[in-house]
Amino acid sequence: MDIAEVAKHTGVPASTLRYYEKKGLIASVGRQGIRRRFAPGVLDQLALISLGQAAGLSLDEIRSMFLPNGQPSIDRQMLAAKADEIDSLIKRLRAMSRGLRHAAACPAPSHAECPSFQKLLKAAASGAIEKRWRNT
Amino acid sequence: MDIAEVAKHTGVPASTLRYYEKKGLIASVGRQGIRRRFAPGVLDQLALISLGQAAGLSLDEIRSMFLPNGQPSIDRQMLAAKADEIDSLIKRLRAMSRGLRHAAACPAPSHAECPSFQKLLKAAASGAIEKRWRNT
DNA sequence: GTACAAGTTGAAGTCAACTTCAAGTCAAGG
DNA sequence: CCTTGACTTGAAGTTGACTTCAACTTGTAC
Repeated sequence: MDIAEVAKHTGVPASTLRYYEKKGLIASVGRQGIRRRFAPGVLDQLALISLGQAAGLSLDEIRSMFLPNGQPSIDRQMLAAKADEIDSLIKRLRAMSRGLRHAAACPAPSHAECPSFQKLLKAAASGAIEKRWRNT
Repeated sequence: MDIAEVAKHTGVPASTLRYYEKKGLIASVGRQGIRRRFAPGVLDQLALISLGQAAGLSLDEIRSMFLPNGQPSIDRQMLAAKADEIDSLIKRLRAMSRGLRHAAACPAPSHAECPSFQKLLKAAASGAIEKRWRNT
């Protein structure tokens, strides 16, 4: 596939594909003349990258988790650790979703008294510290 | 509380707190001399902000969901819509977590044949388009 | 075989979210 | 009184993730 084809299939702009290649996140399989050719597997890699980004991972982190061919890295401990991080993020997001849904439905004038909204705040607070720790 | 106290309790640097205040995400309750004083409720607001960020929301989006006092916005439709977005993100993250966990445990030389890893890729791909749409 | 749409490059620009800096203010301790 | 250290400001700098640009090359259609 050429770069435009990949862009069309994935929605990822050509400029981004070149950028990812420079960064080492994806690899082209040679050139036809001067133009890059991509193997179809690159579509999966791009999906994986977008998923990783949605999970709050940086491009560098994503690169460290998946080899340039899209295979998961051999560092099983890191993979499991990232899975744990994502699981804890999921917990917090579920609290957020519930809290938002409640706020959207609840006609109470103030949510300060509302146990459901309090639960959201509690869940938010508990994760906030953990996140700051990760960044250190 | 003064700014240092808030920073200590939350892990959010003072510079960030000033930045958030300028942006209108949090509000101080007056000054003692030249120094900001914060109500304890700001801790909840900060937790909420961090949670929103983890869910991939921009600071502007977060500001639009919560009034400067921390109360959820009155736009119930938007709140529900954000909850929907978060739910769909959660689905993709659960696939990611499962996939990573599998990759960490599975001794197969290549995950190309592995149905479990395929499922991760499928989930990743399906969400990738949706995300690109949101950004448009 | 020539026109041109679509590719190529490196460098520079943009945007969000902060951080750092220089210069100044103030409250409290010695 | 005067130093010290935590706060203040606006402006400029940083980082990650891209995008845009200018100048150039190429494959394909006519």
